[in-house]
Amino acid sequence: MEYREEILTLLKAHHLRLTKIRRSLVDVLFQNEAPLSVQDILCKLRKIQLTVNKTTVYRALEQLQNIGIIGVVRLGDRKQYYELAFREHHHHLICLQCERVEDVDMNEDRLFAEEKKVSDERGFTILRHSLEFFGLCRRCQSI
Amino acid sequence: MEYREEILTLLKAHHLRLTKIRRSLVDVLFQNEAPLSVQDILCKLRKIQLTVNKTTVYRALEQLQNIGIIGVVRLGDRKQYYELAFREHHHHLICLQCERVEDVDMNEDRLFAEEKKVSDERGFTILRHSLEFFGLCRRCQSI
DNA sequence: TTGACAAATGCAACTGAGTTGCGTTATTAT
DNA sequence: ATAATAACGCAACTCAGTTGCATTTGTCAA
Repeated sequence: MEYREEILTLLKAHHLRLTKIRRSLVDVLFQNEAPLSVQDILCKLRKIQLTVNKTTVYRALEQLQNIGIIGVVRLGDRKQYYELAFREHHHHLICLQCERVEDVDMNEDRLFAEEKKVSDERGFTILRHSLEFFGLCRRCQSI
Repeated sequence: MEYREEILTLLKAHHLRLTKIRRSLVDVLFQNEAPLSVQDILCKLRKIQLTVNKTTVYRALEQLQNIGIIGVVRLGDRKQYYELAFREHHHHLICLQCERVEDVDMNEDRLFAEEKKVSDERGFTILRHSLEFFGLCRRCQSI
């Protein structure tokens, strides 16, 4: 798998070690297109016979974040969710019933125009934005 | 103040009592255009000689939410923020340096178009969205 | 006006996500 | 192989928010 090589290179460049846990952590994020919480990650690791301490996961996630391998998302509840950063910038559809999360791409021209306007008019420099949609997924609507 | 009458009517209609705490709570939210956390609210109440228990505030906020007087916002940290709901739908600029929050209005046509598209193409019905901008406010940029 | 009933409040103890300090284990470079 | 250092696990902590229960307060009907 090619992405593994890339990650290995990035880790080495930052004097970080590629341990079994980190490797598996990235695999788990890679295999799930939806963003995962730390609890999700711990469960998925346990399923492949890797019982890991949550502190370890939090620290690993922070490091991977720092070097740009993963990104954090907030989906409206109290938790943080993590996903691989090499994916294109996108937004999320969150089902209020079953909590399932889907990715969604959209044209952001209007958003960028707004960011420029705010920057020009108020002197507030926008570095990033978060846009999440909440509603009912197909499955939950038909119940 | 006219809005107080409206709130009184709404509370009565829902068999809720207009207590000193609730009245002051609404006043506090009314006097602050930026959304407030529970800690913010407790501080502001203490400043007007009202030492209230946090549980009381949480419960009052939930009730006022249920009857549509206030709304909840998430601004990227772990807390929930509350603001009066009669304000028009708007978004927030959050300064990553000083954490100050400004309101911002924008044309949402593009967003609504996107919501319709998602609904048509994927059968996901969007009920609401949250859009927050993160960056540096004027003051923090010049530091 | 008063008294009964329901709503509101306060308190203490709890939950759940995330963090910190520190001693132990594993990886890497020499 | 081994010393240096990064990674890990554990226990104890923080902080936002919640719950159960006893006490107080507001409301409405008699």
